[in-house]
Amino acid sequence: MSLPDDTDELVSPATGRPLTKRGEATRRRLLEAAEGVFAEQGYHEASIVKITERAGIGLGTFYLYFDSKQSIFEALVIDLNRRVRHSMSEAMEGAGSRLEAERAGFAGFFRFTAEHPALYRVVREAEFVSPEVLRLHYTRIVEGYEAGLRAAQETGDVDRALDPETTAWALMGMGELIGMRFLLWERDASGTAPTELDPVIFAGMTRFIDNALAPRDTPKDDS
Amino acid sequence: MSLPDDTDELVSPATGRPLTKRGEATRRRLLEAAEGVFAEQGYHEASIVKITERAGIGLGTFYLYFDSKQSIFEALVIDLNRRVRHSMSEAMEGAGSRLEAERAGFAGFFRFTAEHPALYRVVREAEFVSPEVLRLHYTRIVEGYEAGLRAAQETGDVDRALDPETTAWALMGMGELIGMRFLLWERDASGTAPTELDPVIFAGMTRFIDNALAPRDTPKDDS
Amino acid sequence: MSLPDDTDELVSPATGRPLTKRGEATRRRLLEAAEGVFAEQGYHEASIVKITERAGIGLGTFYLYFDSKQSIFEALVIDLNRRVRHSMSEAMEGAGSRLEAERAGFAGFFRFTAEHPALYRVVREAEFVSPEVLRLHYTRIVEGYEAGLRAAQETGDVDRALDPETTAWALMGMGELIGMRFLLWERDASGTAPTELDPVIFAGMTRFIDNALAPRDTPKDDS
Amino acid sequence: MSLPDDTDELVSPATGRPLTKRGEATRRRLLEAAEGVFAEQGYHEASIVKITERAGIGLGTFYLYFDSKQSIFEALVIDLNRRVRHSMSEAMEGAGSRLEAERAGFAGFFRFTAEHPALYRVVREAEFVSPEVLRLHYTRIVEGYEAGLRAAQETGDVDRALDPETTAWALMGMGELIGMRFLLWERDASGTAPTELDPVIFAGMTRFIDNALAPRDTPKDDS
DNA sequence: AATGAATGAGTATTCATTCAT
DNA sequence: GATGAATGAATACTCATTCAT
Repeated sequence: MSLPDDTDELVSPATGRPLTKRGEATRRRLLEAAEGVFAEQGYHEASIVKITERAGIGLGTFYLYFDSKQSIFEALVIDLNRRVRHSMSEAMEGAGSRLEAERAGFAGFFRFTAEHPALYRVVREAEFVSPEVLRLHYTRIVEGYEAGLRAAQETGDVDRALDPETTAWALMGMGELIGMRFLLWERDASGTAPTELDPVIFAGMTRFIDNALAPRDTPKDDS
Repeated sequence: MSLPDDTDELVSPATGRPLTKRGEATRRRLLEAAEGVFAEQGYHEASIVKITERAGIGLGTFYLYFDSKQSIFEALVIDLNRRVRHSMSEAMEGAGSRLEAERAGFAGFFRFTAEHPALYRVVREAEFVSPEVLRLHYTRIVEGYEAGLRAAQETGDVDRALDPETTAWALMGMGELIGMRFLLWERDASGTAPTELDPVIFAGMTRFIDNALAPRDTPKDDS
Repeated sequence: MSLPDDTDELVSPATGRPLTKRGEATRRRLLEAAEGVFAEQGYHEASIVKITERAGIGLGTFYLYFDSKQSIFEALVIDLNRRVRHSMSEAMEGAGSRLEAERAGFAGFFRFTAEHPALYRVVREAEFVSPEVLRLHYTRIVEGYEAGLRAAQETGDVDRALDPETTAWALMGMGELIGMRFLLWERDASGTAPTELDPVIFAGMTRFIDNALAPRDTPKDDS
Repeated sequence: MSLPDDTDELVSPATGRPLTKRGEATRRRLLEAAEGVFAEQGYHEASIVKITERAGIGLGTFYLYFDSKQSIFEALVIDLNRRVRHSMSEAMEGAGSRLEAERAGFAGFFRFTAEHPALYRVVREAEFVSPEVLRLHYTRIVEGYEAGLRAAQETGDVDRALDPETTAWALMGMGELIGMRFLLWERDASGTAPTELDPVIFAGMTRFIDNALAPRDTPKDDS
């Protein structure tokens, strides 16, 4: 599998040469246009012309920067993934405790979701467009959760009876659906774009997570 | 919005007349074929010809039973939704306690997921095909969770500080991603189809849920 | 290699079913339209729309009868090849002597060439479109010549010192360039379409062939 | 018609100024690259980028030397034509008799063909690219044959009953197909490049030509 | 002179849907 | 009721050519 990697030096797929400053700018404009078009119309309704028109460049130019429609889709998922993880770790910096960090991380996630609805829409369509990149996306985020959970279990901040991997996926799923329901659907319903999760919902979610993770005095047996 | 409803009497979109016994059988064969084709190829790669071929009927006949490709897609989501909820309530019957019922419900959900991968794949693509039906699907399941949670809070089996709606969506998301990760991805990776969630994973998830829902002696304040 | 064969039963490439009477008619209209378009514009300038428009059918219908542009091209070459060979053997029937038959065959060839300029143009472009079918075309005609030459050598009507294979290819090349020069170029120059080779030219060519094939009293040594 | 002529002084189509020494070298490298690319891929598959890459120069530079893709194609045909004629007359020098000269000329033709497969491939595609240059190519070679034939008829070395023009085209066609069949196809089949015609084939061809051209004691009547 | 990034016209092919049989 | 031949709108991608540097 040779997925576009976010650490590779950027090169033109046509010539294989590294991108100039101006080239990088054009590439970024294409990605931004693609984020918008994919988010609004979905992968299949989106067309290269729509993307290039929104980016304000010629149709043919697209192919100087991306191999194909699928290729820009994958690049976009990887880009959004990098940015959401960045947003999350930024939010977690300076948190006092493990739990605070966890909450802050979620807040960062939701903030990014609110500002980049494409993250959801694009990812949920990715199953049939590029399964590899879909898995990469989820796995990278989940690995972050998992590492945090293991560390917190060591320090006793998190229930040692929890399976870190399962728990990480559970948290990921929770975040995804809560974001979808209370950010994106609200956006659609109200016509305005909420920039943050409703505090009541956020509090409810926090209570849920705190409960789930907190160490129990008498570990339950779940046989 | 005029979504196909699962309680309406079935009629031919062409003639408007109610379906005969034989007609209902043909319609069901179409739905089953569609479940397979959509699950394997996704909505956009699927074609009416592929569906009718798998159903063993003529191409033109399709339009005696469904208005359009989107229409059978919506009917399929609604059908799967009805069946997964049935599977869940069936599993919950005879459970001794609230918590047992909860676990049983999840087990039913996962069993259905394992047997009907279309449920995931179809639903996750539905965002751009038919947002209405997508929301209907999630909402119906979540409403079931929510009702259960409210009742359990009354009896004190579930932490009264949890917000039932938020919690219900959290559980839904959890189930979705755990099913995706540990049933569908395993299926793809191993080539064989697991019929049940790995017990370790299931236990981990149960612990997580039990933790999250159980009443706390000293209700936490999460302000 | 799986070239379309002129003896296969005709089937729809889409469904694999044999063609109905009406289907065969449509297929023939497509081939005739393709003959015209390819001859006038060449393979690359020709487009499927131009062909279907000339045939008076819908664009999509094309693909019920042919897999691709290349596929109708190959079918056309094979069809023309079959017909030119038919035209030649028909012309040779009833010839009194070997030499008369030979002359008559060439006359048939030129008559067909004059009426079907596509034969030249299409074949000469075939090198890069479908080398296989190009070779098939030449080989089939040449094999006919070669068989005739061998037989005539047995009866002593043709110089036994000639190599039948080489001679057959020489005759093929001769016919091709003479036809090109004195039928097709004249057609282009005069704007009218000659239906037969100028008698002077035909006579010159006959003399050339007669000389070349006639048995020599004292076989030359060409070392 | 303003075909590039092989006697014109070479000028840059961009500036109209005559080419410098260095310019002429670049132009020749382009022509050589074009010969290779056209021969391997055909006119339509060939692209300016491929040609300039093989020539090792920048894409834009191409247009300093040629007006268009068609223009370099025409220049190439004219160049190859000049060189094949040169190869033929060189081979004929020092031949003892008319017939020896004829044979030597053909040998020169085949040697060039074997070394420059582009000659065939390019010419046979030229019909729709540039009919003018195609005709020029054939006519120039044929005129050489024709002049030789007329002279040989005067001296009695060649049958006076033959029409020189027809005969010349017949010889041209012969040479073309024999070269195609026994040089180029062999090359493709064996993967190795024969540099000369198989002696058996060459002998067979010589016998054929000798027969065809030799004066007859009793001139045949071809009515 | 030399370059190569940018352009957009042009086209093969797919597939949901219709309708005559 | 059932069928499947016919339709044409819609779109990703290529490449000759231009022109600013």
